[in-house]
Amino acid sequence: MEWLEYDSAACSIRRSLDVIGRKWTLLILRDAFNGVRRFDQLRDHLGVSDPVLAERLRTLVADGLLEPATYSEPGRRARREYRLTDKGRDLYPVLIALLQWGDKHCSGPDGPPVRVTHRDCGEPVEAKVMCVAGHELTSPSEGQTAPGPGAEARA
Amino acid sequence: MEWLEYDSAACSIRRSLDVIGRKWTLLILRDAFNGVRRFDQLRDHLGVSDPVLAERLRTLVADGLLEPATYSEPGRRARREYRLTDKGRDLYPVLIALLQWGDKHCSGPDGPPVRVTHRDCGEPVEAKVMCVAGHELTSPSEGQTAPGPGAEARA
DNA sequence: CGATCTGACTTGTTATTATGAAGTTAGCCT
DNA sequence: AGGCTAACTTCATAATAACAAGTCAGATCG
Repeated sequence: MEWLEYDSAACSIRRSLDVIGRKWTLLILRDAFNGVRRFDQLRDHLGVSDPVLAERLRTLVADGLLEPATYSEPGRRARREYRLTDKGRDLYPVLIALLQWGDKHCSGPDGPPVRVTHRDCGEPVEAKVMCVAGHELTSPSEGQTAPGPGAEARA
Repeated sequence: MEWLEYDSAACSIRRSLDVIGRKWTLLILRDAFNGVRRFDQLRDHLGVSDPVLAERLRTLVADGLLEPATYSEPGRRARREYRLTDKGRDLYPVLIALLQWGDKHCSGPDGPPVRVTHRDCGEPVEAKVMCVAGHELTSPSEGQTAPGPGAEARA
């Protein structure tokens, strides 16, 4: 049980959650993936309060997941919008994995509320755990955890 | 931009986050995947406070992600431990996806602190987004979102 | 047999976050 | 000039989390 000897705070899961683990953050990003980019749309669609949305957007920009841009419709005044950066787009597997888990374990009797399909072939999309040699891990027990180069011992 | 017409609360990502989106919850599960199952070990390793840990464990059990068991070492008194259920184990892709993102975007100069490898072949493990026909989605733009059978319109 | 230890929690009390309602500001439109 | 609107602030209140201490029951020790 060597895992206990390593510092829990120096773990990529922990570090990821420090960035995206707060309430509303992932939902803002989910909407950003779906083309919702403006303050008022996000607020109305998510049902988040103004101050929290403003603060979340600020930290998402500071952390480099979103970038602000100015958006001008002709004949209307310029508005601000928030676009996903590559760093933000890299969270796609996280969102798909959450979607898949919710579909399986939190769907109502009617089935999943949202379907994500492959644009090219129309088949449903899912998050799979695979090794780089191409084997799929069907159970967590097929994975093995070991300290990496950046591991730190616990205090 | 049809997405805005659908109820944000009736989305599997939202529902998943309602279960596992609170602070410490995923970290408790991460440790459970790594064999940490007892109250005091979790508290000491995670650095979470007693009341929060007790409350999180209670709701994780209530939600069916962990199940309590009694564990007796010979010659010692019985202790309680918490084991992952199948529902909990199904979160593996979420954790791997978070690990991968953190490895890429939050690692220090030494590289990732934890490595997960395939037990059989020793190769590193990653979360991939694929369609069931076996094509890998290299960009979120290859995925297409549409309302599913359980979709609900917004108020 | 009573005292102490230990693991697994509660029960306070305080600090941090989130919510809700009401401003504020700046650009455009009439 | 006056009003509208998007994108925020500010301020008061409610919910969560953290920290410190206390409880309780089953060992084990003397």
